[in-house]
Amino acid sequence: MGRPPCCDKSNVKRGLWTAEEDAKILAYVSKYGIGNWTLVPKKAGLNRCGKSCRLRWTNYLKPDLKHDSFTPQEEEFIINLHKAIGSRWSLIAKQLPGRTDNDVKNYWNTKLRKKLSKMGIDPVTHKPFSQILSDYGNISGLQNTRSYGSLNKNINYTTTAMSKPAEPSSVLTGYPNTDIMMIRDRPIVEQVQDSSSNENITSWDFPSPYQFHVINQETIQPQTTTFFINEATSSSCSSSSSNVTKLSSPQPYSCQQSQSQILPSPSSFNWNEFLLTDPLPFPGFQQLQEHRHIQGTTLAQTPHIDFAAENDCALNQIVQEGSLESAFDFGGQTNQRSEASSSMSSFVDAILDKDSEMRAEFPDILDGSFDFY
DNA sequence: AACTGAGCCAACCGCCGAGAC
DNA sequence: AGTCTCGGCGGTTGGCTCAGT
Repeated sequence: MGRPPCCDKSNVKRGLWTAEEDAKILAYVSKYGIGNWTLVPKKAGLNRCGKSCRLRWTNYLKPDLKHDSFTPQEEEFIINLHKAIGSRWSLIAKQLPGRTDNDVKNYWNTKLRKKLSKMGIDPVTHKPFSQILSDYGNISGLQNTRSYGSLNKNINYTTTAMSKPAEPSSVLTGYPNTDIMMIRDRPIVEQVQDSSSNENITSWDFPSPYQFHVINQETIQPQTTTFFINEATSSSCSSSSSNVTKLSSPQPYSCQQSQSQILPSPSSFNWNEFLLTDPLPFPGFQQLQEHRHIQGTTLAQTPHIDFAAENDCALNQIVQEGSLESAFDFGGQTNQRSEASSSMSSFVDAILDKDSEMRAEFPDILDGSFDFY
């Protein structure tokens, strides 16, 4: 029946590690390598839980870890990736060589969150507080208050808006240790005519620490890294086009463009301006919605949640494949994200729509059920 | 010098999915 | 099939340091 417990939790040392204990871990790893952590305490002569040993190793003792403070580039990168994917610390840390998820998380909680707040940016949604309040104002000002039930009766809306993760977007700038910088605050969609196949290719700005396709460097926009969705096939990122160059190196932070071409000068880059830009919904969002309608799937969830789930899938693929190529494949449907920001542009709107929908569907059940005030 | 509160960060907690038994 | 641990993750806490009073 199950495995035996890894250790006697009540009889293991806890708290800060001593230099002697660290040395034992290091000696163990150098002798046996990384492996079954439950055996580590016994083999290394430590009175610690195996899980605690693993944490000590991954967060502190691993030889490739950086212990110096974060650079401005790393800081910028964390903010942008957090804006894009939320508090996925391990994913963010994987893009920062030498940093652990704990490092990134601590740095965010102690420095960056406050920094954004001081700048008037909600560190969770990455939206200006003014916009959040404006959203709240719009909610309060709606004529058909009844249809929104209790949701607009109290400050919970604001709380919700401010505590939800940012809608992921392809906003990424400031790559550390890098020769690439993508400075765009939102995806750009442009139609590119493929001269060889007459296929329309839609390209987006896209985060670059992954493998992706770029336009021929002759045609690439300065400060822009471009990702392709090939409309003519079900697979994204077709490389058949003569206009498309596939980057073969999966190395993070690498691009064949020189820093001088891409990096803004430190003095020209305006953080406030960048952060205050409202990110558009994730590229392909509208396609997702359309795709679901095609499949007969109604919006059973709010667009935000829908989107988050979809992005989870995308992120899983990033993790599994180290590539964005397939992570955002929407079945080859045409990318027409230009109107995606209209009706579903905010999380609050989405909640309202969903609430309204539910109330229409279940008027008797919902009426008053959630009126806490 | 003593106290206090904020900042920082290492370590722990608790949850979850995968897999062992 | 059900129970349990492992490993990984994000959230939280406890204790140390330091600046301000």
